[in-house]
Amino acid sequence: MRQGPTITTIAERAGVSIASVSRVLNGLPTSEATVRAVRVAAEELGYVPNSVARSLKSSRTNQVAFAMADIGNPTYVAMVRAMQPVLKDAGFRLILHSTDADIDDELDVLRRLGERYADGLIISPIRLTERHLEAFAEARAPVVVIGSVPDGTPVDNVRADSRTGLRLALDHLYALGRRRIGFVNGPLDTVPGAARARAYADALTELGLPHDPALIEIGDFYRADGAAATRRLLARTRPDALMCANDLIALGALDVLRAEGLRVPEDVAVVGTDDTDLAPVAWPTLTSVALGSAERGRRAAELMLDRLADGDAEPRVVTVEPRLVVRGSTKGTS
Amino acid sequence: MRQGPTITTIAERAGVSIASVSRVLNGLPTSEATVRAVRVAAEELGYVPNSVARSLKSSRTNQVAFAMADIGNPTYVAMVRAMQPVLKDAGFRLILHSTDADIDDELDVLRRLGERYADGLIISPIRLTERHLEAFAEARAPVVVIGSVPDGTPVDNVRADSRTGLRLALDHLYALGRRRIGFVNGPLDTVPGAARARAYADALTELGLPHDPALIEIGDFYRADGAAATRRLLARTRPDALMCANDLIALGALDVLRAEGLRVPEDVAVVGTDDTDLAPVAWPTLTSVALGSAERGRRAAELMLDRLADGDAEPRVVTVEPRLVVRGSTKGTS
DNA sequence: GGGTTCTCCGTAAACGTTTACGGCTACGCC
DNA sequence: GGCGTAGCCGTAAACGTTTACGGAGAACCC
Repeated sequence: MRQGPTITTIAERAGVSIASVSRVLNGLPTSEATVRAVRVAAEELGYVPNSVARSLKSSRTNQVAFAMADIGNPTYVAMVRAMQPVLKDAGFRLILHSTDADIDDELDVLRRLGERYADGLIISPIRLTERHLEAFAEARAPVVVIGSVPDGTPVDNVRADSRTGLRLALDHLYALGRRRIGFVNGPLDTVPGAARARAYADALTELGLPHDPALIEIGDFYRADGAAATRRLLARTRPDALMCANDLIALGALDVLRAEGLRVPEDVAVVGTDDTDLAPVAWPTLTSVALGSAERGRRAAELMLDRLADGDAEPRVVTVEPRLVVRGSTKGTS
Repeated sequence: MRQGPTITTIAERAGVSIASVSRVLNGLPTSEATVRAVRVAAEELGYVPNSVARSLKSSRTNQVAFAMADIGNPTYVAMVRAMQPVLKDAGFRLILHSTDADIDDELDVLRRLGERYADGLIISPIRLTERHLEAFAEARAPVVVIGSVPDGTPVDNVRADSRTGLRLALDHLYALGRRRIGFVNGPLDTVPGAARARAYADALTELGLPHDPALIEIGDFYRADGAAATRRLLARTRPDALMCANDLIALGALDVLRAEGLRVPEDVAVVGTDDTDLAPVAWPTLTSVALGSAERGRRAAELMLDRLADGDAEPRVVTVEPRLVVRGSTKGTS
């Protein structure tokens, strides 16, 4: 772990100035002899440039940060996985922030951007407050938000289309003859919870189905919460299908339906959301609305790269198309 | 995105020198008046210290890197998830490298450590070559390896105990009356593949069971490969249990067994390895050997922090205890 | 031979911090 | 009053790069 050589060390050994060393290493025009001398010296010393010093001079860190609630959540895993190669190919490192959906923690990440440890931040806030919007406006580096922000917010934005997604799911259930389609949602003060509540209501309207509050239940976005919410819902009414706001909720619903002796999909069809890796593993395999997590991650990374290349471009909004992946929980017995 | 204020800006506004500003901001003894003036100026300007400049001076980045094959793999997700809070609490950021199990890529990450963009590297190589060992020895910053390295390698090391883990699984199967216990492994030139092959053989010996090569099959560590390997195995012999080298392989095995009309666990019991989030979701729920991914991640982060605090301590080896999580694929019908 | 132009290179400043060093002031003491 | 000491603070150097600037020398042309 010895102190590594610097361009000064190389300069001495090669008998040239540090400016020449820098020029050679950066491929600027230099005489053959100098190039050779520097190359040899650098090789012999095992020189590796110090990225911190370079960053200080260039005010570029070649790092991009991604902040999300919980890296254990398959949706975020899919995003990270998709971002990684895009950033890596462009020579950027990826910094991960898990915020536990803590608003102060998220705001802290935004504020810390001022420390310039990263060139930009991709953030996927689960709740979106006034303070977030202020922080976006004041951010000291480009921000890309995954999840809808109000028009006019000065950030690039990647959106899922919950509306179309839920519409696809409900159309599918309707086509299968289901008419009492329940909805197990996450908290309404979250970005996805709010979006999906609206989307569900709109879809019912468009299908000409009645709005029955008894068919709606809310829990958190985890399996146990989904199970509890489903239990509450079943205690008061009897749906012939359950739309769930994410796959974990859907797994909880499957648990409860099975425990109650209800067959899936014969008695109750179940649809999840996000189409995570869990969906094809569940039993029955889970029909799920793919909101394009990977795609959203990829696009967010691309928006960030574009922004870093041209800081003055207009903020862009990208919407990712949803897709319905039909599996055993609504159709057949796979 | 205006240029942020620096200590020079503050110094001018407060009418003091930059040294005084620095002293105040770092809590070094200073007169009341100066402290107040600087605090006020910093507050008014919305000053945020530049971490790059600080790093250059202190040669500390407060960043730790983690390199693994694929962030999509649940084992690594568990590790990252466990590392994150440990590092965060100590004031370190986490940098993620996905190497796609590409050896050159891994070595590149090790070499790049010389750029000093991170204070240390946690790496979980899936294969371990001579060149890795050389690179560990030459690394310009502390390295913690997850996965066994030969004794004497100058790095801190966190190990899983495949041997005990497989022993637990085979004891369990043996106690259930299974005697023809097949093994679907991953590639033998990988660290886990090799370790588990040895562990399986040892466990058979200790149980006094015959070594039947027909019961062993090798594929890659993914669901489809596990399915293919299981198909090959079933084509030539008939086991009453299948030990699988990870959960994805086990899922593939379940797929094939179901397709062949074999009941799990009545006809063939199945055990996975790693106890990922997929295990409790599968059908039947999957008995799995938990090798403590989260625990390994946490311990690796702790070793790194210790090492950064005291660079001269002896390299340490930590072994994480395995645990068998019994579920429906070996017992009962949950 | 003197001017012009070009190529190559070295000097030095700059990026934003931290910190060693020494100067200044005020105070206490003999 | 002179001296020593303590407290506070400013100057400047340093971290390892990149890069503007200008000087030295060669080559070329008239």
